[in-house]
Amino acid sequence: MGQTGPADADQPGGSAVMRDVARVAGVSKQTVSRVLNDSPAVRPETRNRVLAAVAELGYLPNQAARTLTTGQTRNIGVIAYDVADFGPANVVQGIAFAAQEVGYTVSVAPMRSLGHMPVRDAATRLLERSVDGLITIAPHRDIAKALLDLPRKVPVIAVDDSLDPLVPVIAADQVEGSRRATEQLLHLGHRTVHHLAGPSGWIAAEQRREGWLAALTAAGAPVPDPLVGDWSAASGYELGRVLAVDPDVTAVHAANDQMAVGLLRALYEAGRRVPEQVSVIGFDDIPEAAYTIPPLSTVRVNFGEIGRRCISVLVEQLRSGTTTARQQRPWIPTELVIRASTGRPPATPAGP
Amino acid sequence: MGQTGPADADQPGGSAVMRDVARVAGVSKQTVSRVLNDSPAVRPETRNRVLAAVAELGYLPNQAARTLTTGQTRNIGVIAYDVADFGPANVVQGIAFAAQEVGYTVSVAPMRSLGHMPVRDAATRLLERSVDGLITIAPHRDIAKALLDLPRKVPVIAVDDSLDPLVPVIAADQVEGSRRATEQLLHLGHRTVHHLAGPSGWIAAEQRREGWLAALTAAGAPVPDPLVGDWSAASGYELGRVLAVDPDVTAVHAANDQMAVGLLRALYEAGRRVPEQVSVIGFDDIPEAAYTIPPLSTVRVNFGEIGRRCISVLVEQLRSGTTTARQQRPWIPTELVIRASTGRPPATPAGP
DNA sequence: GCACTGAGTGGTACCGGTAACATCCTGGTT
DNA sequence: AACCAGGATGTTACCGGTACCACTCAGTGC
Repeated sequence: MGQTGPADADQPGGSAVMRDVARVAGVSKQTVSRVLNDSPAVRPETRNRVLAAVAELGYLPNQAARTLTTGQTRNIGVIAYDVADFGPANVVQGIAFAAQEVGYTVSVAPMRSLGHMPVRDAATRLLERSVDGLITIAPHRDIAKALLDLPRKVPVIAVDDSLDPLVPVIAADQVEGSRRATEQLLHLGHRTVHHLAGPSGWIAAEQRREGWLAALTAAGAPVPDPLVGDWSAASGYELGRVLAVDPDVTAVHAANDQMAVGLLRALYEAGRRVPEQVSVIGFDDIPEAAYTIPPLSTVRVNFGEIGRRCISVLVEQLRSGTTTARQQRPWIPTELVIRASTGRPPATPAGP
Repeated sequence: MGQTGPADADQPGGSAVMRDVARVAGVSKQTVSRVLNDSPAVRPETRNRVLAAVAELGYLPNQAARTLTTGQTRNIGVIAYDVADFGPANVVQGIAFAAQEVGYTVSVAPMRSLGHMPVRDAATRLLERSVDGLITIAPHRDIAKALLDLPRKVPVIAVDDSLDPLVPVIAADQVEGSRRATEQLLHLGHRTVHHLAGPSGWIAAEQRREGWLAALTAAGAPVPDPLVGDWSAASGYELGRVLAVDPDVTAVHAANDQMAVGLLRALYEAGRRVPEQVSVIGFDDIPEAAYTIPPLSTVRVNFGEIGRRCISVLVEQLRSGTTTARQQRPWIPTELVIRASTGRPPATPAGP
């Protein structure tokens, strides 16, 4: 009190409470409360007096007090593994925008590692804060597993995957995305398509690999062993050096754009031209993908939409009170973006 | 009540309150409170009884109630413009990690646009939530300006810049970073260095430009007009096409890596080899920078450290109660990362 | 043996809102 | 004129913690 500096010499910005507003407006606390909650049962003139007092005092309602009585925090918790990464970051941004539109705030609890404990810790921290709902960005099986037995007292939505049938999932249709990417390469005439896969345990890695495999199988194409990276450009580069020396490789589908970036450089250094000798297609459509050498064909994921969808499903659950799990198809469609890194195979193996 | 599903049939995860714990442990509410707050004035045996009851009931303290009496939320608000972008995303992640280590949670309020209103709105939303402190990621003058007159009743920390002398700033030493990047190119023998600048009004753009200018001036090198982009690879590409046709251009410092990526492709398409004919150096060190063609020299910014520093300064302010603004040097050092995109100039203009 | 200390515990008021109910006041009916 | 409906407002009791003070009961010094 009076410690904060010169700013609270006059009231505004200080700690006016509802009682103060009531006094200034000449009404009761309860009437102030009604005005702030848009109750219709207030005379317009009274309402104006109250609003004037609110403005004069710079009054801001105390959310903690409101939460204590209503049991509603209007706050949503987000548990995420790598919030700085392109995908998760955009999902979180989508969540935050959508949340703020419906009057919710967002608390973010990042995890340092993939274990059981970090997930539980993050969830517990958020639940103590009394969030109304929880969104888990669980790109890895271990996370999804850990979410099964968290002290759940609020609705939960999972991005990418959940192992609990009661928890709705929102995710991009990654199987379909990789299937179409692979198909595209086969249509161009490639005998088969190699795969630069994501690390094991990651939902995205599994689904993209599954889509790739499905396309090959459907076309009756040979299925080469996928090379497993760790999502990084560095791993894409290292594995790319292996692929580059194999003359059978004419088309590669990388499980994400970063690995594709590393792959492009490995091919370049090995003197294998893209797309004339080798076609490459990535996944995600990171901003740089349009400006690699050559511009990278890829599968665009609408991460923002995933975030928005999470909020809309979650607030629907909060409003209805029911857990209407897994009704509608949760898959957000992806979009095949063809740039310059894909083309017809060199006219060596098969000819008319 | 009893609506949430089968999960609260047994108590755990349900809504046990402190009174329940007290009853089970055979003590008073107050003693439970003491145990949970690590008060030394509790007999070990009593403490264990209480902790057992807590575990048995799956009790989680209600943060709203605690906040109401203590006035402390242990929650920190972050106002940010483009949370999905590489820099801000990593700052936010650094903030979140550091915050959780000292027992704080983080609420994120993103802004859709740069105006005055969005900033005030975001701040107001957070202040209603009763945050103990506010961190603003204000990369643009307009944002810094808008922060001047927000209803401030908590300590504020600004990343990049603030116009209020009472608000401490945490930022990377971008002037120095660009100065050294430019110096490096001059040392290699380039007559001068061109600049691909960021858009006007952005603090980072101004500081990086300033560092570039300082290096040229100090070396007595001619100062070409900088080309102004918008941070995107697309703008780097467009402006790069202009630079590519100018035979005088032998070295370019781009204000960020994304523009540098676009520039690299423009140079490649124009047949100007990097670094044999043109040297390029970026800024930020995005993960892809090490795998462009050729690998991009750049200035590494430790965004995570910026976030951590924000928290340490903020919690220090919260603990001391004083606003010890701008004591220590707030600049986080950057690191020059030399890869393959920089080299000696072609031996055309000047000879020994 | 008595006052005294201090550790351990309990009782009560209160934080700032909202829910539920009580009360007041107006205008229209009969 | 008395009555009543219902709109506008006030009163009171909580929500679930913590601060503050009161109390009990050993062990200590005289």
